[in-house]
Amino acid sequence: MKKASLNDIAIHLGVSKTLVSFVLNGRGKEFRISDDICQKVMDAAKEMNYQPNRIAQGLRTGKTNTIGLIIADIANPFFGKLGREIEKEAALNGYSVIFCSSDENPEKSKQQIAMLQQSQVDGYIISPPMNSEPQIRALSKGRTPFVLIDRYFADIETNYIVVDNFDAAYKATTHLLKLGRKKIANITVNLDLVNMKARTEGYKKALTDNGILVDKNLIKVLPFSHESMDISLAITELVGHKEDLKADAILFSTSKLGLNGIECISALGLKIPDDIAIVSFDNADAYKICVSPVTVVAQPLQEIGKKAVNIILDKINSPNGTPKFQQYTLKTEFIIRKSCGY
Amino acid sequence: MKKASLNDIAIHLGVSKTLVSFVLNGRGKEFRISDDICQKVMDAAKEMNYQPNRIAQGLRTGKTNTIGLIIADIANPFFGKLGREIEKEAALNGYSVIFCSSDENPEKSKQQIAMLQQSQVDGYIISPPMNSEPQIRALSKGRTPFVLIDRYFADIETNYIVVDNFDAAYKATTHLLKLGRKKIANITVNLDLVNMKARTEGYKKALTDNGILVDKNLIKVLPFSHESMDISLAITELVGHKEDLKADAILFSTSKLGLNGIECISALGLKIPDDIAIVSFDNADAYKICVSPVTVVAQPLQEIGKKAVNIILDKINSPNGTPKFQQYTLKTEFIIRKSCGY
DNA sequence: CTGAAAGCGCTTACAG
DNA sequence: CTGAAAGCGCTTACAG
Repeated sequence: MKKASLNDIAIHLGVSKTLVSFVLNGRGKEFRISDDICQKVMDAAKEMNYQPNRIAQGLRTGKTNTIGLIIADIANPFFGKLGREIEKEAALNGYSVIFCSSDENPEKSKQQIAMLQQSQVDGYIISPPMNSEPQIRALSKGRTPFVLIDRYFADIETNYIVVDNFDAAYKATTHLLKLGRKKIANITVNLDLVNMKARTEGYKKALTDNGILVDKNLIKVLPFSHESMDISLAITELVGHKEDLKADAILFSTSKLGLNGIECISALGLKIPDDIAIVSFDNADAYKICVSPVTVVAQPLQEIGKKAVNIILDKINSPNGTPKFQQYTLKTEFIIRKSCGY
Repeated sequence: MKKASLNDIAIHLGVSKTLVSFVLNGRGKEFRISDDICQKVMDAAKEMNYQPNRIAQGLRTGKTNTIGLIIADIANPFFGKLGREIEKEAALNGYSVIFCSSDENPEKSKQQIAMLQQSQVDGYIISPPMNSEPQIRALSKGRTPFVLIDRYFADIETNYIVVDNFDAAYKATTHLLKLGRKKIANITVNLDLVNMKARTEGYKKALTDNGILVDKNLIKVLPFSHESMDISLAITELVGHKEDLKADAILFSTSKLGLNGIECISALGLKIPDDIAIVSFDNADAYKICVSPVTVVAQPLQEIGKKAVNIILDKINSPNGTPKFQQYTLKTEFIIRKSCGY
């Protein structure tokens, strides 16, 4: 069964494709095409199972109704959930989305941006990896709108949506302090990312505000493509000797770190929260059913997804609208579970 | 900065766009275009940051280098990981993928298929919801290749990749029996899906093969859009009274069920595996750090993803190749952890 | 009210 | 070796 085109319908009905196009785009009334003909066209379209060729429409109109999404890894539940929200909001507006996982690798994201560009996407939603400034700067020279999520670059003016990482880390650390923890560690990944940096800064500020000196040995910065091994090592250094724990609490800056970390902690025979208290960024499902359910900083994923899509739509519909850039710093939610001893 | 087209380069260089097209498609040698001109064209393309318009190419060639993927929910880690493998394999072959989450809703998948059709995807990878037979049947009337994953319809001849669910459930149940469990329950979702049905069948067969009567009260079938409430209820019915446990083990047919189930079990104050043993399908990350790490049936996600993409590519490249349909039933891996008492 | 025609950016027979 | 031309399937000024 071959696909039917506009022209096939036109020929079948003995009218012009102009007319068919008008009717099928719901502009029949506008051009005062008789109800009779309108009906005939619509019937024929249905009968021939006409599916408009979006690619031809795209070439002609310059709009593809497609959004490109670049995140670190769709298999990471944080990005999976976020991706889902973006897909949902896009679909509500008739847009589809092309998913790309960059693995935090700027080479990959660069290639993915090029590919999306070639695909003529109408907009991009990007969680930019480290060292991808040049790509983002190049993008902002173009006409296609984009919004950065999860992180942004302070020295490039763009649309962005992030959360208040500093504040969240500050509160999480303060929570631990209030519960009497003194030797609070922070395990994080490469600090060149503004969001990660803010988390550690918030952690430090909470300590100093409470008269505690920041101990560099308690801050473990892992490479981005960390393996369980790296985390094992970090944890062992922090809590290796039960008799002489260097740390009595850990703030994990990502859930990937936290989940691996908890596995190590359990393996070492340490009890959460008795021996060591835990707080983590991101509300992974696993945290709910952990040995002791984990207190977390939850991000408003639905809001981020919705806003991201709507910023793109705004810009598509009024490219020169005000404000020139939309920038949001959203609040996080602090969910207290058992892992800190309340 | 406006995008440069083939024609822009041609004009800039004072040659025809035919020539530019040949060179840029690496067919310069083939048409014996002088190295000198080739170089000039390539330099100009780079200088003008030429990006081929894939949409125009698509319209002309009938190939979009895009695959459409329909799964239940990209936020579900099982599908997230699978989606990632598919994305990876597709990218290796120069294809991008449009992700669609159907929520197991045939209305949605129908609409998504139509949308992908209109987008002129070169192939589909689909995890078809219940009651989507008509859509799949319609698809097989068309010329675009597709492969079903995770499930298939016995009465429609298609490409598919599934796992041996019967065998996996049989082994999991046998494992529990060997460890002395007698009252093994199965919590699953709507049985109209062939994969879910096979899991319960394997479970039943293992029981009867070991001389145990199947007790219908021990099989809980939840609606597809189940909530924690439903699971709570099911669990309570099975293990509600500690003095008189109806079940001493549970086989969960999906990890979503299992994760929620474990939460309930913990809430009821029951110990795993002492009071109740647990086995689950799908190797969710959370299962590794559970109160007691969960014994699981793991699916070969990478293999599924790779095969799915390659079946599509095969069919694109030789539409009439043999075999007419590629059908795989892959083996699962049984990973023994603490939740059954070994 | 309706149709002929141009054109979006490519690729590819065809001609020379 | 290189170019003029057709055409993929649409939309949309323009003309009548």
